[in-house]
Amino acid sequence: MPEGHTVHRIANEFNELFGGKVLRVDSPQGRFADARLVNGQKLIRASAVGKQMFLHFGEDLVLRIHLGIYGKWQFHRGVAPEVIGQVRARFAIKGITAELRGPTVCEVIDSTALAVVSKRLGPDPLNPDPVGAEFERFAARVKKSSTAIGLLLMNQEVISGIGNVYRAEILFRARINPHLPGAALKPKQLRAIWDDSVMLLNVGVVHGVMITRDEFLAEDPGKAERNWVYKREGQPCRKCRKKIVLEIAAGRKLYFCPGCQR
DNA sequence: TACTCATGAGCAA
DNA sequence: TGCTCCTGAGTAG
Repeated sequence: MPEGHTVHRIANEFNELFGGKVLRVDSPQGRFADARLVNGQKLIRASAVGKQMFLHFGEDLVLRIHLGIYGKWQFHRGVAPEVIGQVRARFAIKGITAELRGPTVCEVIDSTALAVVSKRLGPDPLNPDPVGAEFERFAARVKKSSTAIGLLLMNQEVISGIGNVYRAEILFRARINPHLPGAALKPKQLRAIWDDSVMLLNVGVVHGVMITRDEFLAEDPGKAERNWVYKREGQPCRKCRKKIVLEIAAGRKLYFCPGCQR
């Protein structure tokens, strides 16, 4: 389930399991030829910005991974399992194997390329920022845009780590119509979106699933109860009982409540 | 077995 | 806006 919370969880797991260790890296599928560049190297640390994960093996030896819509990680304890299906990359130390399937990006880059990628990424609600500069960057970017807020939240240059589920849920929680242009948002609404993103993504990191209903933030109630509007088209809104609407916006499914989000 | 769908994003037009 | 790529799960027949 690759929105930002998943990627941060995986980066944390990599730091715990593989940080400071020499990794065996290969590509059973054969489509990750750069595996040889990092095979036998020590992992200094893993980091995440939005939906991108970076494995730092050296100043100029960074593995960039983006799961895209289908990418998945699986961790195995004990003896490395037999390869089943399309495994793009495998990372292993004695007793632990991490398998990567279906990523959009899995490439080795140097510090220059890393700087280019990083510069393109908007503020990440999961990266701590005590002075509030990240919020200011997000707010400034939204305020100067006439694009609908529903599209801006999906733009990783505006805010990184938000995907289709969080987009729909955060706007519902803020009672903001997704068609409202960014420039029309009030400072209070921008603050609400940012603060809620910080809170919800952190909850996502803890649970590993996207829970957005306050009454369930401490415990996963199961798929059917987790969210307010996502994948609930035609069903009554949990607050106002109006039917949840599904529209296609920029090729993606956009869910909202026409009653609560006027 | 065949088809559809999905939490993403780059690119051309 | 539409097309493309990546992979596996779920469903229809």
